[in-house]
Amino acid sequence: MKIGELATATSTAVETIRYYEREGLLPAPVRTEANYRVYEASHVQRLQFVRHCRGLDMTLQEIRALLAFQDAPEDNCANVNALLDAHIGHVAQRIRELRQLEKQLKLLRAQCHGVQDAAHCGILQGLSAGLLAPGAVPTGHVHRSHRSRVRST
Amino acid sequence: MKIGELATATSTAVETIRYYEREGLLPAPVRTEANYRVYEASHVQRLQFVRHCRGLDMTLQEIRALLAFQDAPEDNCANVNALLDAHIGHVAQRIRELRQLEKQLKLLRAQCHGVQDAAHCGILQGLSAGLLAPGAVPTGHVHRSHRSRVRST
DNA sequence: GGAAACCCTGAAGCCACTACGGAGTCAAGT
DNA sequence: ACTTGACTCCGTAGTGGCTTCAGGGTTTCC
Repeated sequence: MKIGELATATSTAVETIRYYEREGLLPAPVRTEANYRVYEASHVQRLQFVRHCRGLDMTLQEIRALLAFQDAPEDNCANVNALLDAHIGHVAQRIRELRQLEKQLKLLRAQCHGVQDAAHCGILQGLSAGLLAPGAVPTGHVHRSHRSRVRST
Repeated sequence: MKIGELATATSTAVETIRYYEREGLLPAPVRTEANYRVYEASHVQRLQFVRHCRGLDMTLQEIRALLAFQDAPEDNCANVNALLDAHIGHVAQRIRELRQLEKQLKLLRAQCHGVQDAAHCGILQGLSAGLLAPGAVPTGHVHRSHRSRVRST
């Protein structure tokens, strides 16, 4: 199958597939005479694995590690457990941070009573004064609250 | 005050201050003969405002908008409310996503019963098979679960 | 045979910084 | 007066996980 078919089969953008190949997450496939990539069933499997991991918010680093474990089947899977546990910890940590954040934001939002001119807006004043519990700034390794637009693919 | 003093006064890295200036979040200060930046109290205020907003995980875009509202005090503050509400929405959305994610990860983690070889590891099998509820992939604009290291400043 | 749809590569852009290199400036100590 | 070390300047490049673009070649369908 060609790259476009793999893309639709796995709901992945074509450029992302090429990117994964460059990054060593997906083995380079054979090529046609015209230099087109030709993929096998194994590629579909591998890419789906990667996409599932990304869906679970793992970094490409973490995924690379998991793939290495997968490719060394004589290893025991304690490593896999450890990696997953660490990842779960990161996610839990980020949830705690965001909850705290949400609380702060709602507190701030409550500072605005009705519509008035911005000069007296309680929100802007709150932001100037620092209406923030110390330590509200995230310290873990989990990303922030904004994402760039997502491709419909 | 010089840039280093402003940096310690606001717990901000010097490079970040210069970056904010380039990005138009902080007005360019006057310079000494030796071309050193010299800041006033107003700069401290402004920078603190920006840092508080960043602490609430707003993008520089959003902060720019808030600053514009602040600089146009005759405007009513409905805009500010709207911006903040949208931001709260994003954070809440991301929390929902991460909770879902956490559930999936724990489900996956439970697939591994004791230590065996990786070839039969339930976790790797789960990732290959796609042990994922559809829609677990985040769709909002809130960032993922991993962050790069944070400067102690 | 010609247009549309696909494929290729390499480079640049996104965000919010962080790090680096190379040079100039300043204050304190000897 | 001179040296040391801390500070400052600027511009550029790197981070992650892609996305977009420019500028081509190929295949497929009518």
